[in-house]
Amino acid sequence: MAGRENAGSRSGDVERAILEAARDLLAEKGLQGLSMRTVAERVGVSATAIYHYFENKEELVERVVQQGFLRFGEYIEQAMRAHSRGSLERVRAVGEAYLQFALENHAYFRVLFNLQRPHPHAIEDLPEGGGYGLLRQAVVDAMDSGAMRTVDPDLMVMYLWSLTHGLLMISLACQLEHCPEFRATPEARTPLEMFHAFGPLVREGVLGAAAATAGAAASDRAAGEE
Amino acid sequence: MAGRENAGSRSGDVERAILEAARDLLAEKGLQGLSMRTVAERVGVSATAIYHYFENKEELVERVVQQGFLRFGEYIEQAMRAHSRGSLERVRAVGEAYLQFALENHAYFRVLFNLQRPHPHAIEDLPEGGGYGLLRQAVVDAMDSGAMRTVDPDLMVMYLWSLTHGLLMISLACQLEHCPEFRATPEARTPLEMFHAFGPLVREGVLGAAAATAGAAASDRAAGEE
DNA sequence: CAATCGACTTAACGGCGTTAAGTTAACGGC
DNA sequence: GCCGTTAACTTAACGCCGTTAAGTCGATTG
Repeated sequence: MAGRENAGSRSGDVERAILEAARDLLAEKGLQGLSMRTVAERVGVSATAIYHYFENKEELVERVVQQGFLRFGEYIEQAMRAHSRGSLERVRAVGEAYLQFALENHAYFRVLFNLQRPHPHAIEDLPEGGGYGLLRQAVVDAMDSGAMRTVDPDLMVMYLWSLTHGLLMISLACQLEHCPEFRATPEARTPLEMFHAFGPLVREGVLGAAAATAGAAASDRAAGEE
Repeated sequence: MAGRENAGSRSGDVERAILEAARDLLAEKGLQGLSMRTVAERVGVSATAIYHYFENKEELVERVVQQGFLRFGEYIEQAMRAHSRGSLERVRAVGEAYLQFALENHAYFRVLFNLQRPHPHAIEDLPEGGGYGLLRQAVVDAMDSGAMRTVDPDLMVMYLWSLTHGLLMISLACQLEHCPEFRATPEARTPLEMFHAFGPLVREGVLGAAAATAGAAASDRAAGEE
């Protein structure tokens, strides 16, 4: 069998050890720091041994990310359960959980939404379609209950996803620190605080609840000026 | 002087040729396809010659991206000029121009918002702060004119930026094609169509213009249920 | 007991960014 | 007119990378 120095090695043990080492390296050093040789060194095998378990580096990383997202659906479902079905709060909780999970497990998101690779891992292969299905259900429920205006649910989901994902991407691109944007607004400095501060704008719009019709008319007038 | 085969080479010519070759390669093959050796081959010099003009690959790429963003501010300002100051349409036009420019020049955005590199190029070093200043001014004007509710301008800018940037990132991650999300909603298939479809949600909120106060009350009730 | 096969190993290839050292042509001062 | 300096390169090489080829070796099986 395999293990020489590692006495208690059973079948599948090496594969799991490779995945764990790759996971740790990804979290510690990022995708650049995850090389076949460094992974192999941690496990205690040669670099080429990895190719007995994974076709190439891409598949290894894909498996690591896939495993990292196993808790994702569960995480979001748990956040949803804290609020009643059909409530706006449940919809908001999905976005908050998305952001929170992504910030805590940002190494996986950095790989998944890496803009460099030619062939992206299928984002849709994730459990629950990357949370899309869960968010969509919460949105449909909220529309049915009257807590949310009735529009195309997929449009609403894309709107909410874009907003949350955009905030996430900006946060990750700015390395979660030293980003002057996040100091610009006195309250709401962290991504999560900012997400909460978006609340009134999302619910009532940029026109504002009271001035909704008046504001729309004013903007129409202003548009026709020039 | 430098050029042997290239007869008409003047001072600064090689540097410009390197930047152009790097720019073309970035657009054609992406960051992975841009190697010092391939750039050098296109220019007709050795790879190490590049190090006489740029400290390393990072600086070369940074310069390429910087040059690519020279037209960015101009592009956005032009889109703004088509709408009157203080109008919501002008604010919307900034977002639309951001999205449009990013999709047409996505190679630069893929580098700038690459989540892998350890030390990000300063996004703020871009002209106009990456459009942040322009958007902010349009937002302040819209608030002053009453076309937009008055809140912390930076909060409003982050909200609008996050929404647009998120849509952009999802579009780029899905490679602008074969992304099932973009087929989910029948009308609005392209990123720009989707951006326009967001309009009512952004202006009037997810509660809806008419049901604003009623919807808010309903959501509060629903939140307290569980 | 021999053949097979899984689970590895070492050696090597080509490509990468980068450094070191050498070459060559132009230029400025004496 | 020569000479040291310097800019603008060159070739060679280093160490890292992902990956492939070929070999080893113990356990399993006919």
